[in-house]
Parts: sequence; C-alpha cells; structure tokens
Amino acid sequence: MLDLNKIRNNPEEVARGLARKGVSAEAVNRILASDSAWRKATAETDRLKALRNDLSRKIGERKKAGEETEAAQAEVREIGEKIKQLGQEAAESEQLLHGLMLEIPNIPSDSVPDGPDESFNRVEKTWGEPPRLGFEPKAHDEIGVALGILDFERAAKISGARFVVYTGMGAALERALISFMLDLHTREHGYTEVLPPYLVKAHALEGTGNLPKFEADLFKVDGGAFYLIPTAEVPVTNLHRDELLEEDSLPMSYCAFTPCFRSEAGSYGKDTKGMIRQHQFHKVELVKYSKPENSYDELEKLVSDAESVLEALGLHYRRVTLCAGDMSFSSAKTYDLEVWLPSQKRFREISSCSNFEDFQARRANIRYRPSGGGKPRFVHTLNGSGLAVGRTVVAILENCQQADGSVAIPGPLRPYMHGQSHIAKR
RNA sequence: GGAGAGAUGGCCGAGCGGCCGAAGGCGCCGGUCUUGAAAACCGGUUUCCCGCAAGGGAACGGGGGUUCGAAUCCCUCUCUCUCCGCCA
Repeated sequence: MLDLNKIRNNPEEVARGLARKGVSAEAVNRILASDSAWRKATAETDRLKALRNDLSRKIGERKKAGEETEAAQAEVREIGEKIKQLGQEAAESEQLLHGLMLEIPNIPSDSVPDGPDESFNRVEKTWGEPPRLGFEPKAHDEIGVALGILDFERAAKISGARFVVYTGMGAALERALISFMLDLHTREHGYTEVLPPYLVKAHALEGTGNLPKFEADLFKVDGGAFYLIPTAEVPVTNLHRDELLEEDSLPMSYCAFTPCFRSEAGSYGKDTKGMIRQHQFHKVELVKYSKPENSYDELEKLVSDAESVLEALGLHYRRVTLCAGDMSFSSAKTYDLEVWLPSQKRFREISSCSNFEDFQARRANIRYRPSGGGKPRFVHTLNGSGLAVGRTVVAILENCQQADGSVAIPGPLRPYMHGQSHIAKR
C-alpha cells in the first residue's frame, strides 16, 4: 500500500511513478476523489458527535439533579439518526478508498530502468561460462526420465499436468539441495531458519500483495477459508504482522524451506514440458525486515547470498535488474538471477530478489520504534529465492550432464548424497 | 466433532452504562543522585482524522443493535485458549 499522504501531497509525482508500471493516472484521481468524499463525511459526523457528546453529558447532569430531560433526549435521538446516516456514507467512501488503495501497485525505485517488458531488463553481471559439453545437450526432462529419476507420466496419472514425481536419486538430489541451501544461509549468511504453515488466511496474502488482485494465481482450500501459499514470502513476511519491533532487532533475516503452490492460470502453453513451471515446487526463501535507510544495502546482500548458491554449485548465471514494467505488483526494485540452460541455449529465472520498501509493511502493519523513542515507523521488507529448488535440479541435470547420460553431482552436494559423485542409470 | 472461557495501550493487567483514552505494574525516554553505572526518586510515554493554531473528533478484536449516552448490556462474525472425543 502506498502512503495516502504522499498521494494527497504529491499526486503528480505518484502518478508519474505508477505510469512506469503501466498504471494510468486515472487511478490516482479516483483515490483523491474518494478520499475527499470520505474526509468531508467524516468531518461532518465528527462535528455532530461533538454536539451529541456535549448534550448527553448535560442530560446526565440534569437527570442527577432530578430535572426533566425528555425534550433534550428527543433532540439527541434525532442527531443520532443523522450520525448514523452520515457515518454510513463515510464508511462507504472509506471502504471504496481502501479498496482502491489495495489495488495500486508499488512505485518503482529511481534506480530501476524504464520499459514495458522483459526486453528492457538490464543485465548487471554474468558469472561463469556455459559448460563445454562436447555433444548436443539434452533437456532436463529427457535426462531425468532416461535416468529414471523423474516421472512425468505417472505424475500426470495422479494429478494431471504440471506435476512431477521424483524417484530414487532424483528425490535425494532435491532433498540434498534443500539441506545444502538452508545450511549455507543459516551457517554462512546469518539467517534464522523458520518452517511456517503452508496454509494461510486471506489477510496474510493481502499483506504481501497477492490479494485482492491476484486471487486467480492461488489455490483455495476449504471453501476459501485457507489458501495454499504461492511462496514462503507470504507466511514469513507476515510473521511480524501487527507488531511494533525494537530498532535494535533490525535487520531480521529469515530463511524458510516450503513447498509452493501456483495455479498458473493464464500460462497455458508456456513451459508445458518439463519442470520449469509446475503447480507445486519447492523453494528456499530469504526474507528480511530492515530499517528504511538500510534496505537497499540489505537487498544487495540478499541477492549476493542467493548468488552464492549458484556459485557454490558452479552454475553459469547472470543478474538482471527488472525494468519498471516487468516488476511484480508489490516490488520497488527486483533483481532476477537467471541460470544458463544448455538445452534452451538461454538464461532462465531461478531467483527473484526484491525490496518492497514499506509497501508490504503498511499492508501488514509492521513497524518499529526508533531506539531514541519517537513515532513508530514502517519497516522495509525484502525477499528473494535462495533458490527455487526444482529449477536448480533442472540446471544441474542440464549443466552437469555427461556424454554417457549420467549427471555429475556438484561437489558441495556430495556430502548430502552419501558421497556419491554421479547419478547414473542403474 | 462436543463443552466452556476469553480478545483492553509496546507488554502484562484492572475497569463491567456518564467522573475512562482508560488504574496499577513492566518496558522505554528525560531528569535528580553517582567518578560512571545500577538502585531509588521525580516527570513523560497509544494511534488515526479535521485544523495554520487553539482546539475538536474517533478508536478498548471486526460488524450490527439497545440507550440521551457503551470498553462496559445484547446479537453476530473472526481469532485465541482450556477440557472431552478422534487422530499423525
């Protein structure tokens, strides 16, 4: 949620920022209109309430003195009716205003390049090189099926499209990656591991910005009482919802492994083959709560924490800054990490690291008290994948494939796989 | 699934129709004292809205009702806890 005062005081500036995300200035005008309607109705009800308070107090005094109060009571009753009417108007415009505010995306940071789509994203760095395989690389699904570690047909039999069954060393590789990533982030990068619920209430999703606008992307459970999380960002960012934190406790850094569930509505025909786009996948997520003045430094640290996973695994990747039009609803700045896939001969997203500034903190009401005392301020929230586990398996299968059809296991993972160096057909 | 209890300020907790934005404690901030700190003592310490200000209004989980007047009474929703049953 944006700061309403900022919209009131600098509507043109806000409109300019929103335009970069492709939102028309009309949205700002609608907010200003419902805001002034609300303020007008509120001011008038306040005036009437002051009057009622005053009269009621006098009635009480006169009753105590044994005086007649019928006429005065009738008068106040009438004022009460007016308050009820006007109060309803005020509540309606406030609800309208709130609804509009929830549908306005965050404003891109100044450091974000302009542009409507991914072709305007800016490549910041490239690490490593494509593997020199010396043969025509196979796609991960072909490799996995041939090795007997991925089974798409049986997954479809059970659950339909966009699911996979991992078997044997495939399942072990996924599990090894999860442990490796969690250990790296908790031991080397200072994150605290949390294991949150995978089912959340609507208000948690509203806090992160997934609701009300993107309900179609989610799986609803129990008639809508719960939603399956699309990412650990949701439960972990809401961990401190409605809390007033101490400044000394910031920054707070959490990492969480969870399954993620996405309906992928509207992605028909995209990445239908293989494991790139699934209804269910695993992710190790990094989440930070930061003081506003440090949040961009924290973003740099967070993205390099994510990069260190790719580097440890020896996977060729690049970092891009998403342009304004390609960023998500809630984000002020996003770096994507893209890993090289030899079979596609291109980079594919494997991590997305964002600073939401105070956008989510306003929605989830997460504040901190400055240590010298003073007014509470909203924290800044950040998160990033560290990494998407399924796509990491994809990258390893493709980048580490051998001429004989086996796959070399990256060194750091071997301790997590009983010292085994290869996955071969057995 | 059944039965009951509860939701008050940063935290704990009192209040149970007008004198309550709310006792008391803790925490925090400032001061006195001290070489410094602690302790003790004194003072301060919710948020939002309208207003240049003075000032006014709102908020005791959400919504509705009763009443001249609701933190306090009634209804309802949400959430939490306890006990019983079932269960990993």
